[in-house]
Amino acid sequence: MSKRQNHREEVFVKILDAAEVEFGLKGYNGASLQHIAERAGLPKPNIIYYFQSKANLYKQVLDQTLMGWNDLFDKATLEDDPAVVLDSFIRVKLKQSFEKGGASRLFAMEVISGALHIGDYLKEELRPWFSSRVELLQAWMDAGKMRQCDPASVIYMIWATTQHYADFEAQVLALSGIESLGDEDLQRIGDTVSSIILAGCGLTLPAKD
Amino acid sequence: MSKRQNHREEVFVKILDAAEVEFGLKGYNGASLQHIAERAGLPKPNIIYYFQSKANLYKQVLDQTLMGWNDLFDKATLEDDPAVVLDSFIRVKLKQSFEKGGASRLFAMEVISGALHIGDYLKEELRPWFSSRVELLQAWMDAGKMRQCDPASVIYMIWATTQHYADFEAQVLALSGIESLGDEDLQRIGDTVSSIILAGCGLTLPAKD
DNA sequence: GTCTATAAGCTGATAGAC
DNA sequence: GTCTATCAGCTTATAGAC
Repeated sequence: MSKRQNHREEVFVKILDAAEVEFGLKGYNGASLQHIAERAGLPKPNIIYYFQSKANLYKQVLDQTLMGWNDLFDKATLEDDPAVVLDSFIRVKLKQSFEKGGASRLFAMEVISGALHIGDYLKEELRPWFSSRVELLQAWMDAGKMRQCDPASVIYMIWATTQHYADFEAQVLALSGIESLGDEDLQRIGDTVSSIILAGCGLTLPAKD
Repeated sequence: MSKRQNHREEVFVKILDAAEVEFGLKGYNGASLQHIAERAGLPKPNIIYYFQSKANLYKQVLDQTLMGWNDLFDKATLEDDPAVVLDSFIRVKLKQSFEKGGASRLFAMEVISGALHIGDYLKEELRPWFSSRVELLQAWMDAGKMRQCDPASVIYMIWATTQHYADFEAQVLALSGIESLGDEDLQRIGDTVSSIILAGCGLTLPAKD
C-alpha cells in the first residue's frame, strides 16, 4: 500500500462523502458537480477524473449507501421470538436513521423520483429479502405467535416510521422547535414506536432479568 | 365572470396541474419550465407570463398542495372517542396518499431538501396545529382514554406510514410486483395500519350496529 | 394576450499546459 | 496526477413582433 494509493483513497472518500450530502439534499438533477467539488475542496474536473461521469458518481454513492441496511431482521427464523426480533429491528433502523441521515435522504430522493437508477437493486436484491421476511411474519402469525394482519404493511410501517426522522428531519425539528435530535429523543421515540407496533401485533417483550 | 376570465382560470389550473406533476417527479431543480410547458400543452414563455418566475410557480403549487391537509383530526376534542378519531384520521390520510400521490411526493421532496420554501408554513401554520393535537393526545392519555406514550411520535407514525404508499410508491410496486395499487389494497392496508396503531395505543373501535 | 427569437448564465464534460 | 481554460448544450427569463 503506497503513499500514492493512500492519497487516491482519501480523495475518493472525500468526493463520495460530499456527493452523498449534495445528492441527498437536492436529488440527482439538483446536485451539481460544481457544488460537490466545492464541498470536497477540489477543482471540478477532478471529480470527473476520478469518477468519469456524474451518473457513475451517483451510482457509486448509491451502491455504498445500499450495502448492509437490513443486517439484523435478516437472520431471524420461525423459532425466534418475533417480539425480540421486531423490537431490535425497529431500534437498529431508528439508530441508522439518526446516524446516517444523509444516506437515508439520498435513498428517499431516488425512490420518490421513480427509482430509475436502482430498479435492479429493488428487483434482484431487496425484493427476495422482502418476500422472505413477509413469509416469516406470516409463519409467525400462522403459528399463533402474533396477531393475524398484513405482513407487508407491518414492514412498510417500520421502515416508514424509522426513516421519517431522517428524511423529514427539517419538519420534525421545525415542529418540535429544537435544533437537533439527541440520544434522549432516540430512546423516547424508540420506546414509543416499538411499544405501539409490538402491542399492535399482539406481542410482548420477555421480562428482563 | 367573462369568457376571458374563464380562459385565464383554465390556463392557470392547467399550468398548476402540470407543474405539480413535474415538481413532484423531479423536485425543484430537476423540473424545467420546458417540460412543464409541454405537459400543459403551451409555449414556454406563457408559463412566465402567468407566473412571473419558476420560483413563484413552485411556491403557488406548494400553497395549493398544503391547503386542507388535516381537515379531520382538526376538530376533535377531549370528549371525542380517540379510537374513532384516529381510525378516521389514518384512513383519510391513506386515501389522500393514494389519490394525491403527486402532491405528497412534491411535499416530501421539499422537506427532504431542507424545507427552504415552506419554513413559514411549518412554523406559523403546521406547528400550532401539531402542538394542539399533541396536547389533545396527552389529555386523552391523562384521562385514561388511551395508553401513555409519546404523543408526537404517534402523529409522526401515522403521517409516515400513510404517506409511505405515495412517496415510496416505486419501491412498494417493485416489491409487490404489481403495477398499481387498487381499492382492495387501500382497504387491506387501512385495516392493518389502523388496527396496529389503535391496539398499540390501547384503543378499541366501538362495535358497529 | 400569445408566441418567436434570443439573451445571459450555469451545466456536464473535455483538451491540454504543467 | 492536477488544474486552467473552454466547449456545446440546456436552463430561466426577456424583448418585441403579431
